[in-house]
Amino acid sequence: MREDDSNWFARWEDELPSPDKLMPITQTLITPDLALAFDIRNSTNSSAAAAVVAAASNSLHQNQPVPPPPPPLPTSSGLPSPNHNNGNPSLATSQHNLSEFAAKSSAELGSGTGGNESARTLKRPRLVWTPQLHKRFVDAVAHLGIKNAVPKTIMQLMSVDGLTRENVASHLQKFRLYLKRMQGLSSGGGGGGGVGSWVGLVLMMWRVKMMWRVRFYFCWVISG
DNA sequence: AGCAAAATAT
DNA sequence: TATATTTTGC
Repeated sequence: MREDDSNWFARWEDELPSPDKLMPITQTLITPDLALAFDIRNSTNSSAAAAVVAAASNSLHQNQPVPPPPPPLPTSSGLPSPNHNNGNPSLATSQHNLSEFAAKSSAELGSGTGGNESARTLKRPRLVWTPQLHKRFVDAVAHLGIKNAVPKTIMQLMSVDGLTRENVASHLQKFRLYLKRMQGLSSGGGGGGGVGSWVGLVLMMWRVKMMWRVRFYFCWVISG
C-alpha cells in the first residue's frame, strides 16, 4: 500500500499539468468557436501558415512547426479578484518578441534598410495574427476583465514587442464583431445588450482561468 | 475608445 | 478572387 502511495504520488506528479499542457485546455474551451471565427486553420488550407512561412522566410528565420516557448503572461492586475495574487508561479513579466509568435517583426525586416528600432512613425509589415499571438490576446482580455479590456491595457498586458495599440484595437474590433455574431446565432436572445454579448464569453474564459488556479492551489495543499 | 467602411496587402 | 489587416473618418 505504501508503495502504491509512492507510485500514486509519482504518477500524480507526473500528470501535473505543465504550462505546455495547460494551453490546449484553455484552447479547447475557446477554440471550437473562436478558431472558426478567426478562420484559424491547422494544416490543410493553411493560408495563415503560408503567411507565417512567408514571413519567416522573408526575415530569413527558421520556421518552427512546434511552438516551444510557453508564453508566460504578465501579472494580472485589473482582475476582479484581489484575493491572493495568483496560483500560477510561472507567470513572469517579460517582453516577447513578435518573432516568438512566428510573426513579422519590423525590427528584423528593417535591419537592412534603416535599422530603425523606433518602429513608431515607420511603416511596419502588416502583423500576422498567428494562433499563438491570438491566444495571447484572448488570454490578456480574459485576464483584464471587461472593464480594462481596452486596446491600450490589452497591449500592455500582452507585452509583445512591436505590437502597436492599433494592432490590438483593430483585432479587438474584429474579436468583438465575432462575439456579437456568435451571440446572435445563439438561442433566442437577439434582444440582449449589444456589448453584453462578448462580456459573457470573456467572463467564461475568466472562470476557466480561476478554475485552474483553484486546482493548482488544491494540489499544493494536498501535496504539502 | 469604438465602430464601420474603404484601402491595401497577402 | 478571397481573405486578413490596416487606415480612415466619424
